[in-house]
Amino acid sequence: MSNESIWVTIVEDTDRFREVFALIIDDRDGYRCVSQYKDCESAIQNIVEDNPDVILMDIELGDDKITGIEAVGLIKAKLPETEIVMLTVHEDNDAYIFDSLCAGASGYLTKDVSPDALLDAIRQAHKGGAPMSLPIARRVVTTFQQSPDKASELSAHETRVLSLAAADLVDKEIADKMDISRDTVRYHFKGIYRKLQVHSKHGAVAKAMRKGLL
Amino acid sequence: MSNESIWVTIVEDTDRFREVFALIIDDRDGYRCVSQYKDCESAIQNIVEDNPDVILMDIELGDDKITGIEAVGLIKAKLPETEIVMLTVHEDNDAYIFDSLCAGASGYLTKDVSPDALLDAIRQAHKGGAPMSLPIARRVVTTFQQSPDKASELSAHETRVLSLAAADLVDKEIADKMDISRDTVRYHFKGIYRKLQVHSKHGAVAKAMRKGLL
DNA sequence: CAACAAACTACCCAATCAGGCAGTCTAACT
DNA sequence: AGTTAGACTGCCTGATTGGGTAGTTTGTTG
Repeated sequence: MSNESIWVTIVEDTDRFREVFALIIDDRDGYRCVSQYKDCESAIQNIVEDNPDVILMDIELGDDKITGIEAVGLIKAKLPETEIVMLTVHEDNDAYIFDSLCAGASGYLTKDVSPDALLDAIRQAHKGGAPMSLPIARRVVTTFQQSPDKASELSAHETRVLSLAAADLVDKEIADKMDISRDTVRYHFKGIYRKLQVHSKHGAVAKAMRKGLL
Repeated sequence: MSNESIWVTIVEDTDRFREVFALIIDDRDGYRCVSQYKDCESAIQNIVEDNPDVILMDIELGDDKITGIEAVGLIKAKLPETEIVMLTVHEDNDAYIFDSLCAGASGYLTKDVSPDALLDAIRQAHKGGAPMSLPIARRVVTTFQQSPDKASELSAHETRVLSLAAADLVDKEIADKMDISRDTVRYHFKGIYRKLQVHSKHGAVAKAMRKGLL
């Protein structure tokens, strides 16, 4: 937490990337690379003493016992104030992005980032932002943008039936609540199953919730 | 879709903001404010002819019949290639942010943005990015970061059983996947029902997902 | 070692469920 | 008027489920 420079730690197993990033950071006033690690284990052991403001963490760490994603959670537990920015070579794996963010990372960059953009991202993360490469930011945002047929997917009755099911009611109770017959409830579920392509109430509830229908 | 300039349309009811933004945009090479609107209705009527690359849209439009959020969906339907960046004065309403993104907006800025940052955001949106003010970007990211007591509720086996159920599997299939007997699956469900206080798979899946356990 | 809790397996029973088939009723479109 | 589509109800069958009870194995603790 220096007043003058942003302290940065790099965790990256590829020598070339690590050295280049360190040079970029140390070369510029206001930034200081306080430590570098080639693997998560040694990083986790020493990171508290380094006390960096921002950590650049490779997401695909070679033959480590733990991945960069798991390391995020461990480090965040020790240094909750430290911002972690993930680095990746390929931007093609959605699961990586979201697992990292869920684990506590604040940003996500591809390694082809320019020096200026890298430093800008470090500054943004330190200031409370969420620096992301363009395609990654877009990917994150699009997860909020469901398929256009969202609302037209289920009818009003189907939605109500399903949301009552999600409230742990059985068919008879749903029927009473909606003032329709038990068989009509079953009829609606058949429609729900067809539209959501599932074969059970639990599958339907899960899929509907994931799609934002409930 | 100009090769030279990014065409921008502004939808904003406050005269001062609208004029300032237009000046900023027209003053700089590479940006052109092709139209301005004070309300959603007139914007929606004319926007197709304007055919802007990027729209800056106020989110709190005064006494309009529709809000800026609804307008996003309508405009996106007409101009799917156009990027929409929301403008807001207060950054404190999570629902606005997520509703806008869900409706199809690509970015989200507070109105106290600097001229350079505004132009940068327009360029980013046009290039496929997702420009967001620092606190807003952080808010979006934190929605991916669930509460810390997430895993403590259910055992590892229970969580796995439940997540397989959420994938629409029946007990026998879950048992095969986990290499345990069908009755053991049922045993785990009993534990899940007790802990979540439900009496059905669909109730359990819904409650677990709402709690962020899945 | 004894006691204990847990994870696991098994079986019973009544209720519910999923899927298929059939029929009614109403509103909309031709 | 005839056709069509959708919402609704009913029933049948076999399978699954929820709840209960009980025995085994395993590891842990005193």
